[in-house]
Amino acid sequence: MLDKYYKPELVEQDIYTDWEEKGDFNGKVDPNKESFTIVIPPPNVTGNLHMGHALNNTLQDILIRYYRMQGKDVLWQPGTDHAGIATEMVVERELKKEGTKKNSLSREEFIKQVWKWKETSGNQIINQLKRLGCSCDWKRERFTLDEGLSKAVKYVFVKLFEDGLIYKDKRLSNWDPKLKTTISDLEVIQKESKGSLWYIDYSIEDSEEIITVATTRPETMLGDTAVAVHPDDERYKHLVGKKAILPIVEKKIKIIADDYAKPDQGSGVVKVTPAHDFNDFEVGKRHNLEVINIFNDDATLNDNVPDSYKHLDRFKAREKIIADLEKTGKLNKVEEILHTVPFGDRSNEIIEPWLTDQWFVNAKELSKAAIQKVRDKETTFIPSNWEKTYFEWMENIQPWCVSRQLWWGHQIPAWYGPDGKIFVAENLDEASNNAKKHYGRTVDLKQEDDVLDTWFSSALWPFSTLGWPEKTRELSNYYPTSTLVTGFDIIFFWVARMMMMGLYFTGEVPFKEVYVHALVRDEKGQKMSKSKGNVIDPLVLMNKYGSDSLRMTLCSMAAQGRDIKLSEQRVEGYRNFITKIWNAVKFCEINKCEYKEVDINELKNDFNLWVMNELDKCKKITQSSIEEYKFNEAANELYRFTWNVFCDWYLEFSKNIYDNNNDEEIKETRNVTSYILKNILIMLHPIMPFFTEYLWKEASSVLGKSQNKVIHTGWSSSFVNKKVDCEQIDELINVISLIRSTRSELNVPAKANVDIYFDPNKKLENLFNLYSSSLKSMARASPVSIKNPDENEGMVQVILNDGLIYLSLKDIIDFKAESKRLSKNLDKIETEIVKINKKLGDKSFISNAPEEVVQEQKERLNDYAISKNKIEKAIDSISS
RNA sequence: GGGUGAUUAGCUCAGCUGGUUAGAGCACCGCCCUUACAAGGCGGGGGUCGUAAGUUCGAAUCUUUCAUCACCCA
Repeated sequence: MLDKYYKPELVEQDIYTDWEEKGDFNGKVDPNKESFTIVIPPPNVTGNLHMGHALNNTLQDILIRYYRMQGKDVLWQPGTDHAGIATEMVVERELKKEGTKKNSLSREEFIKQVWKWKETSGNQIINQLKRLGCSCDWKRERFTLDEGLSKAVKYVFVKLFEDGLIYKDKRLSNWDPKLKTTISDLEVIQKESKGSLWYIDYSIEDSEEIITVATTRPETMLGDTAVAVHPDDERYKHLVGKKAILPIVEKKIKIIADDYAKPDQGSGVVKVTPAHDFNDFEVGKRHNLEVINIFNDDATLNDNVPDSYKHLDRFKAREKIIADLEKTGKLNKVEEILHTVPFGDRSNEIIEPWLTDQWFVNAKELSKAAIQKVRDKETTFIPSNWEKTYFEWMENIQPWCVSRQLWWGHQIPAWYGPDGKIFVAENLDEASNNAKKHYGRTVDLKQEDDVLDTWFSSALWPFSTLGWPEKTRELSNYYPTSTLVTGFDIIFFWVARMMMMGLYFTGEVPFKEVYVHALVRDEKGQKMSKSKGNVIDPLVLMNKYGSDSLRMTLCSMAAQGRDIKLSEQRVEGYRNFITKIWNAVKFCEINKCEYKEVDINELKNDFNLWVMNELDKCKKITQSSIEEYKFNEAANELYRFTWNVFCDWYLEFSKNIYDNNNDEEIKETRNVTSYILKNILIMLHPIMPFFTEYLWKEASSVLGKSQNKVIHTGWSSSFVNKKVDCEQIDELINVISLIRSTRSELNVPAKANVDIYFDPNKKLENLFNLYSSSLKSMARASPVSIKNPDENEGMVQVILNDGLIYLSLKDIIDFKAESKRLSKNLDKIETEIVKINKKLGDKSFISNAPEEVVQEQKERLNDYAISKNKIEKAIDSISS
C-alpha cells in the first residue's frame, strides 16, 4: 500500500541514478531506425540553473522522452561551453580571494588554474539538469574545449582563412576597458541613461564667427579631426572648407559637409572623432580624415593628448575638459538628455569603440546560404513569425569579430614571422613548414595571443559534437539534427551562427526545425533579474514541490508565442495533481485492480467501453499536441482526462460495479482500470518522468510486473477499428450533473435520498433501468417510476434537452429557492429565445447562412420553447 | 526612430482556418471529514473579449484607427 503522499525528495535521486547507470538515456546509433536528435544549447560551465534553463530543458526532455517511447533512435547531445569571458571573471575573482592577480601568473599557469576550477566548481549546471530529470546521453557529454571540438575549431579557422572568409583587420570594435578585450555587437547592451549634451563654441580661422558643436562626450574632442555640418544646412554652408580651432588642443581642423550631421539635432554641428565613434569612423573614411587614438586599453588617456590630460581616466578627463572650457568661456550651454549608452553584458562597464587589430569572419558571405535555406523551408521556425527576426538580422549582418584578448579559449591558430607575416595552420609544424617555404629558411614563429569568441566553437556544436570532421557513424545517423529548442533571445547567437557554419562545412542545415519558446517572467510579467530580486529559483521550487510539478507547470504554460508568467500557485496545483493520481492508485490497490492487456472488442460493460474510448481520444490529442510543439495543450488534455474524466467519473462509476456481485464485470473493470491508469502514466511520463517511473515499480500489483521501465514503454496504438457508441454514458453524466445542481440550489441536504419520476420516454426509461445504481450513489436519486399526472405536489422539474424528470421533494422542498431557481432558468431561456428569433427573422441570415446553421437555430428555438413552457407551468404550480 | 507581440473572469492563461450559451486553473461563495484523495468531493457567482470604425447574414476570431504594456533592433 502506498504512503499518504508522494515524497519526491525521497525518490527522485534514486530513480535518476538508476536510469543513468543502466544506460537508459544512451543513443544506440541504429541506422535501421528513424532517428530523433536534439543538441542541447550548451550552457556556460559557469552557469547555474535559472528558470529559462528549466523551461528550455524541460521542453527538450519532453520531446526526447516522447520520441524515445515512440521507438525512435534518440540522441540528446549534452555539454557545456567554455564561456571565455565569464569563466575568466570567475577564476580571477577566486584568485583575488587568495591574493593573486591574473597578471602575476603566466598564461600557462592561469589556464591551469581555470581547468582546476572547472574540475572542482564548474559544471554545476550539469547536476542541476539531472535534478530536473533531463535524459541526455551523458556518456557523450562534450565541452567546447575538448580535444575533438578544438580540432574542429582549428580546421574551420584554417579553412575559412584559406577561403578568404576570415581576415585580420584594423577596425573599430567594442572594447571593454575593464576586461580588456573586444566583444561582439551582440554582447553590447544599449541602455537608456541620463546624460548631458554640452554645447561648445569653436572659433573659425580668419573669421570672427563662432560655430557651436553639440556633444555627449566632450573628452573625445581631444581626438577630433573635423567638424561636420549637413551639406544643405543654410546656416553653415559658407563655412564648409574653412577651418575651426579645436579648443584646448588649439589645433586647426576641417569643417566638412556630410549627411551624417542632422540639422535638427543639437546645434546641427557635430564633432568628428574617427577613432572613437562608429559613425565618425565612417565619416572619416569618406573624407580621408586623420584617425587619432587617445585611449589606452583601460580607457585612460594616452600620449596623444595635451600633457595635463595624460593618464587621466576618461570620466576624470571629461570633468576637466568641462572645467577648462568653462574657464575659457567656450562652454556655450548644457542640456540634460536621455540617450543610449553601450554597456558590456558581462562587465557592465561602458564600452569604448576602440581601434585595434582584430580577426573577422565575413558573415555577410556565409549568411547567404543560411538565409536561402530558411526561405526554402529546409529549416522551419515554430512559431513561424520568428523567421522574420532571423531574416532581419541575417540581412543586415555585420562582420563578426571573433578574436578576444583573453587566455581561456581556443588560441587562434595563426603564427607571425619575424616581419609580421601571418601563417595560418592547424599546428606549429605546418605553420613552420609554410614559413620555411616563404622565407627559404627556418625562422622563429610567434603564435597569435588572442583566443576565439566562445560562439565560434559553439557554432560548430551540432556537428563537432558528433565527431566531425571525422566521418563518424553518429554524424551520418544523427545529422542534420531534428529540432533545436531555444529562447528567442538566442536566435542571433545560436541559430544564425550554427546555420552559417553548418551549411558551409557540412552542406546541410544543422537542424530541420527550430522551436522558439517563450521567456519566463515573474508573476507580474517582469523579466527576472538578480538586481530586481524577483528571481524564482527553479531549484527552490523543485525542493518544495518536486521536479515533476515544476516540469508540468512549465509545460502547461508553454503556449506558443506568449511569455510565461510563473506563479508558485500553479506549481502547487500540479503537485496536487500528482497527489490525485497517487490516491487513484491507492484506490486501485484497495479494489485489487490488476493489469491485463485489454481488447476493446471483448468488453461488455458500458462504463469500461466508454472510458477506453475517452482514453483513445485523449491519447490522440496528446500525441498531436506534442508533435506540433503545443506543449500546453498536451498538459491540459492529460490533466483533464486524468482528473475530470478518469477520477471524477469513471472511478466513481466503478464503485457501483465493485458493489454488485457480478464477478465477470468486476474482473473486467479491474483490468480496464489498471489499463487506463497505466496508460495515464505512460502518457504523463515525458512531462513528469520521476513519479511515473516510481509508481511503475511501486504499484506493480496494479500495473503489472513489467521488465521494462516506463521510460522505454511504447504508447499503444489507438483502437480505431472499433467505433464505440457512448452517448448513453454522456447522457447519464449530464443527468447526474443536473440533479446535483438542482439539489444544491434547493438546499436539499447532501445525504437525503430523492425519488425520481419522469414522463413517459423510452430513452429515459432505458437510462434509468440500466444505471439506477449509479444515479443512486452519485446523485442520491432513486428512479421510481413514470409520473402520475395527478401527483404534482412536491415535485421539482429538472429539464433535459429532450425530456423532463421530477424530483420528489415533498418534505424538504424550499419553495423560495425553487421559485428563484425557476425564474433564473426562465430568464436565461427567454433572452436566448429573443436572440434566436431575431436571427431567424433576418432574411439575409436565412438566405446567406449555410443550411445546417439555420436548421440548428430552428431546433434550438424549438427546444427552448418547450423548456419555457414547462418552466412556466412549474412556476404556476408553485405560486398556486 | 524601425520592428514584433500582447490586451478575454479578481489573478494567470486557453480559445485552430469567423457559426449554438466565450473555457480552464487559482482565488471567491455555499454545502459536505460520503470507506482513493480536505494537497479532497459536490454545487455556484463572476466576462457588453482594450478603444473606435469597417468587412460579413454572423466577429473574441479578419482589416484599419487609436490607447496602454512588453520585448527586439538602431
